[in-house]
Amino acid sequence: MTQESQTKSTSRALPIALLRARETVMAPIRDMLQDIHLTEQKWRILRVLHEMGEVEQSTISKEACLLLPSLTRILRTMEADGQITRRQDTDDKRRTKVKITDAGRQILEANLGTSLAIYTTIEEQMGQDKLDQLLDLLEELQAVKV
Amino acid sequence: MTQESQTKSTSRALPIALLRARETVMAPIRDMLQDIHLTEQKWRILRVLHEMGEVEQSTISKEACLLLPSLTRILRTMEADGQITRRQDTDDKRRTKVKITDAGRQILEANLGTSLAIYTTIEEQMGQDKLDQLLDLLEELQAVKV
DNA sequence: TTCAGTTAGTAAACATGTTTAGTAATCTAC
DNA sequence: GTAGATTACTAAACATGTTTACTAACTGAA
Repeated sequence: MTQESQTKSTSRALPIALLRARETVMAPIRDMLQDIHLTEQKWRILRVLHEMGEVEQSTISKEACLLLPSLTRILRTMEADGQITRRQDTDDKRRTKVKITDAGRQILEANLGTSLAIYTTIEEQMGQDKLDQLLDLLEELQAVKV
Repeated sequence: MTQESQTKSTSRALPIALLRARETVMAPIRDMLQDIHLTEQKWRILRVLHEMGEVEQSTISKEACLLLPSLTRILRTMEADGQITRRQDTDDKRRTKVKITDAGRQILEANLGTSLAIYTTIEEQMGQDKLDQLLDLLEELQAVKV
C-alpha cells in the first residue's frame, strides 16, 4: 500500500474542500464589502451583534470564529469608527459588553439586500434542497468531537 | 417584513457555517502541525506538490487556495528550509517551477498517518455516507458561478 | 515588426491569524 | 477568609491575508 493511496487527493480532502467552497461563496461578498470599506471579519461581528444584542467579547469570538487577540484589535477600530460601543460589565469586571450602534446597524441594513441576493443566486443554482442538506451536514460536522 | 427575517441567522449562514465546520476539522490537524513546526499553509503546499509533481506557482496558488503574494513569501522560507526547490521555466521565463524535495516529502509522509487518523475519527462519528455526501455538495458549491 | 494587452511573479503596506505571555478579576476548595 | 486555579481580556511578535502597484516576459493583431 503506497503512501499515495493512504491519502485523499486534495480535491477530496475535507479541510481544503471546505476552504475552496468558502472562497466561492465569499468572493462576491468580499466585492460588496470592499465597496463599503468593511472587512469580512467586521461584517461577521456586526451580524453577530445585530442578532444577539449586547454581548461580551468571548461570545463574539465564538460566534464569529475570531480569536480574542484579533477581536481586541478589530473592536478597537470599530469603536473608533463608531460602529460599536464597549463598556465594562458591572457584575464581572473582567468582562466587556459590546453593542452595535445605530451607525453600525445602518451599514448592516444597507447591505443585507445584496448579501441576500448572493445567497439567492447560489440557491438558484444548487437548489434549495441541496443547500439545506449542506447546511445540515455542516452543522453536524461542526458538532463532531475531535 | 423585518430586516431580521430577511437574514439567515448566522448559524444558518453559509460562509460562517463553512468556517466553523473547517475550524472543527482543522483543530486537531493544527495540533499535529504545531508539533512539527509547520503551518497549515505549508502543509497544503507540500500536499499539492506531492500530488502534482513539479508545478508553477500559479497552480499551487489555485490548488492550495493561497494568493500569489502570500505564496511568494511562504515559498521563500520553504526553499530556505530545504522543503522545496524552485527554478525558472526555460520555455516561459515568467514562470517559476516548484518541486518538493526529499526532505519535504519526508515531513509529509511522516505525518500522513496522523492526518488519516483524524479523518477516520470524523468518518466514524458522521458516517462514511454523510461525509461523502458532504464532499459532493462542497464540490458542487465550489463549482457554482457567482 | 511593433506595440497594446495580458500573464507570472514580486514588493510594500496594512489588516488579520496565531501563539505566548501577561494582568486583573473571579471562583473554588480548604 | 485565603491561596491556587480559572477566566476575560490585552500586548507583543511573527506569519499570513489582501490590496495595490510594479517589473519582466509573453501574446496577438495590425
